[in-house]
This record gives sequence, C-alpha cells and structure tokens, in this order.
Amino acid sequence: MTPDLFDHGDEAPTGREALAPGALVLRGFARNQAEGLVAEIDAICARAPFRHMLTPGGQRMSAAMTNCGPLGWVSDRRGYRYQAVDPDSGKPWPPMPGAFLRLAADAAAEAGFAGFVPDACLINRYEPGARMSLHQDRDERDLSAPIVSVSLGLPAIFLFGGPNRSDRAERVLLLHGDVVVWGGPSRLRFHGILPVKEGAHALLGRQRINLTFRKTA
DNA sequence: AAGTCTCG
DNA sequence: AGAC
Repeated sequence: MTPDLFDHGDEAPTGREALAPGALVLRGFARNQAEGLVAEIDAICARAPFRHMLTPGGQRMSAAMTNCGPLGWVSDRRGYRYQAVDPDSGKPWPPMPGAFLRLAADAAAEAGFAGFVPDACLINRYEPGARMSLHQDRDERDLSAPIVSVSLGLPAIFLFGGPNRSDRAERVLLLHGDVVVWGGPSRLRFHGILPVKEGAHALLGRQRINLTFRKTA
C-alpha cells in the first residue's frame, strides 16, 4: 500500500480547469485558509448542529447538513426551501463569517462572476459512504448568481452533468481546498457526489465538508 | 428522486 | 446505467 502524497490535496498543484461554459474548478483555491474555515465551521455547528434532513419522500439524506447566513436550505416532507430559522432550534442560522463571504466572492470573481454576495451557505458533512445523488440547485429565486462550492477534508468524486438528469455526467476528483464555481449557462446543471471513500484527512479526520454558497434572492 | 433498487 |  503506497501512500498517496496528493490524496489530501496538501501538495497537489493549483490552477484552473474548465468543466463547461460558466463552470470551472479552482484547484487548491481555499487550501491556504482551510484551518480558519474549519474553526468557523466548528463555531457554527456548536450553535446549529449537523443533522440528517429528510427528503420530501421521507428518506434520510446520508450527508449531514447545517447552514450559516441570513437564509438556510432545508428539506423535509413538505419539500425544499430556504428559511431564516433553523427548524431544529427555532433560532436564526449563525451569521455568515466574513472569511466565508470573502472566499465566495473571490472565487466567483476568479471564475468571471464579479460582485457575488451570497445570502446562504449550506454546509454538508460527508462521512465515508455518504453521497449526494444527481440534482439541480433550483430553489433560488435569482438564478443569475453562480454556485460556489468549497471542498475540505476527504477527497470525493464530483459528478457534473447537463441540464437533464439523463445527460452523461463528468467525474471530477475534488481534493481538500478545491473550489468549484458554476453559473450562467451551467447554473442549472445536474450535479452530485459519489459515495465518499473510507479514509482519514490530516485536518478533518473521517469526513469531507462542503461549503455551498448561494444567492437565493 | 438532494434516494433506493435492480440489472448489465 | 436506468427506472421509479
């Protein structure tokens, strides 16, 4: 068993990779600030703990979720929506840290989407085995703003498909610190995450954490 | 259907 | 990979 020096993304090359018009991967874009992001995540989940939401069909999602910012994405038997309060506590979601706002705006600008000011950050925690099946981010009122997705911890294979679920999906290995941005003509593309492989990350242990920034209104 | 199951 |  040969150790893979690139598995955790700590020494992988940085740069950009085009996925489709309006969609690209910024390799290692958040790597140098990952420890600060994790400290912020710890503070957020102390106030709004990770929980497994239910789909409208009543099935438990394998990725645990929480949110920060003025609005948070929630799912239950009633459907998907954004709301200002955490349904588990009845309190507002924790505020969006300044470092989150700056990272999201910087990554969006790097991808050609200037002036991105997210009002929601969904935080997904994947333990080994957790996944996210192909879906569209379509609960936002304003689809002109992009989606900015930050990967931390364990690697995962990102599926990036087309406007229809049946379109063939590209597979992209995402490492700690990678950021994916998609918007414009790619804003409604289907995407997902294959089951996360067993492993341990130096900073995050047996988990992958994904920050997904959206402008919902 | 942001999941689960079945078939190749 | 596809059906549901």
